[in-house]
Amino acid sequence: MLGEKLKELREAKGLVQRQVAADLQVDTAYISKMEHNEKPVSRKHLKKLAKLYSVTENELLPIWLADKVLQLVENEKYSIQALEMVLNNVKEK
Amino acid sequence: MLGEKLKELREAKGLVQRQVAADLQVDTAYISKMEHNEKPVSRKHLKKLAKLYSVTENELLPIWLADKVLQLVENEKYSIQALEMVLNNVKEK
DNA sequence: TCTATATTTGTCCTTTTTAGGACAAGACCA
DNA sequence: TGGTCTTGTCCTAAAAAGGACAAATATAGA
Repeated sequence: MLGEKLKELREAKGLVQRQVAADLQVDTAYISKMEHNEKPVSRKHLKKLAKLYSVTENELLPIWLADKVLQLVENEKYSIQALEMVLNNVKEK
Repeated sequence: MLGEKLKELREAKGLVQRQVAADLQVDTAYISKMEHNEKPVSRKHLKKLAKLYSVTENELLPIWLADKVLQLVENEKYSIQALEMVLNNVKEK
């Protein structure tokens, strides 16, 4: 989810991975992996990416979090029940 | 969530932590911490506990997973949005 | 009250897992 | 070709799991 979004944003900005990599001070392979959900995106990097792509961090954060949750529950038999329980729990608070 | 449930089940069975600890081959402090959500419950342990308490693992698994999700999203600003995204994602599949 | 048993809490340690990232090499265009 | 992107492997460092132990607290019964 997040990876695809990051790729879209980068392309919308007309940037090439090398430029993003330079900004984050990592190599291009790392960016590629982020965009393919093969490496987790740290909050630090997320913030930089938001700035670079001219979106607010708040636009990215829900997707970022959803990604983490998804990874946790995928392949789990009771994911739906679990998610609904958590949703209730979180909503009532 | 899970901790409370485990405690209830244990008491319903009239067991004392020492007995459960013996069954899982850990010490009582460990059981106590599980019941207070201070230590994660491994799947291996969960299975043993289900058997010991005469419930099906399926009764425990959703709670077990919900606990993990909850821990991931609590204190997160966009937990609700994220959970809803994941729920949609998982449901459609 | 005294005491034994049950539980909780804090600290510590070791092992396993995950994050974060580099590098090299291959693939894909154009 | 040259630039872009992808993929695989490797490494180190940080974090989490799993668990022991000791000490402190509750708690129920004699």
